[in-house]
Amino acid sequence: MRYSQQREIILNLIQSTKIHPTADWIYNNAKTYIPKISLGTVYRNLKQLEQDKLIATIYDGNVARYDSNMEKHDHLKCNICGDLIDINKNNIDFSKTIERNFNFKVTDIEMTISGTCKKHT
Amino acid sequence: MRYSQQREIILNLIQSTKIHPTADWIYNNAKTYIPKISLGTVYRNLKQLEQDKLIATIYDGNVARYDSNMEKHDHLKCNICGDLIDINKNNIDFSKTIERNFNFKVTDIEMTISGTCKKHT
DNA sequence: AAATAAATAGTAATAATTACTATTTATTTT
DNA sequence: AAAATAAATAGTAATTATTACTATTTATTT
Repeated sequence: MRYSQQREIILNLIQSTKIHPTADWIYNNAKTYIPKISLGTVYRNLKQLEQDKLIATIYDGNVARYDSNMEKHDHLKCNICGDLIDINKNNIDFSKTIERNFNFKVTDIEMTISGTCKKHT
Repeated sequence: MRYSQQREIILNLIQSTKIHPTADWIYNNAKTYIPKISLGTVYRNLKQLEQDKLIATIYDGNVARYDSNMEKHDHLKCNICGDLIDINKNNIDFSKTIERNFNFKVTDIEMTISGTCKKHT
């Protein structure tokens, strides 16, 4: 993969924030540095950065958000402001602990466990 | 909410399958019964059925799927065929138990815990 | 049976994302 | 360092999932 200034800026933007930005946010912020950057360039680079394991995609409802924290972790999603807050679920005993540790009132836990089902063995 | 044949068929279709269908699948299958049904009608009724707590929306990547199993549960998502398999995570000790109980090789656990963050207290 | 308002079909609009192509640019070769 | 090469870009068009709009239809009430 050849170096490009636009990809460097895209990665830097994702690494510089905790908000798990959307492609559109990245696009608008990248314009500060490269006014002529195109949205297609943002999406293409996001795909490449994901393939290179430099970022991860989080599907938040029907929009993709991008995260440069590559350590295994999960998220607290606020129903009011929509913020996604990073958490590390190792040795926590869920709801009660989350309410104590993060001062976050849990109303729902949504979990998808991925892998390979028995049809493919 | 006034009765409509299209809404009844939409609900029946969702209840008749375990595949957690998409709006498009529901639309195509409903056409068997009402050839002139419109996709907008499908989406409108899905929204209403969700508001009435008769179905739930599952965001699977960037497409919405609909589920008539209203008991609290989670999903195993197969990386190969994309199937979502219902599970009930109460008193299971995750990965190992899932591998045993469902013959499902776990590669990832993705979890979003929703609620209200401390900014709103 | 007529009146009423909610639901529909059909079409257009929107939002997120991907595809396409001529041009630009990072890197390699001379 | 200049020319050659191929990957990456900008800009635009296409696609997909979903929502909005409106004239017509239909379930329900009177």
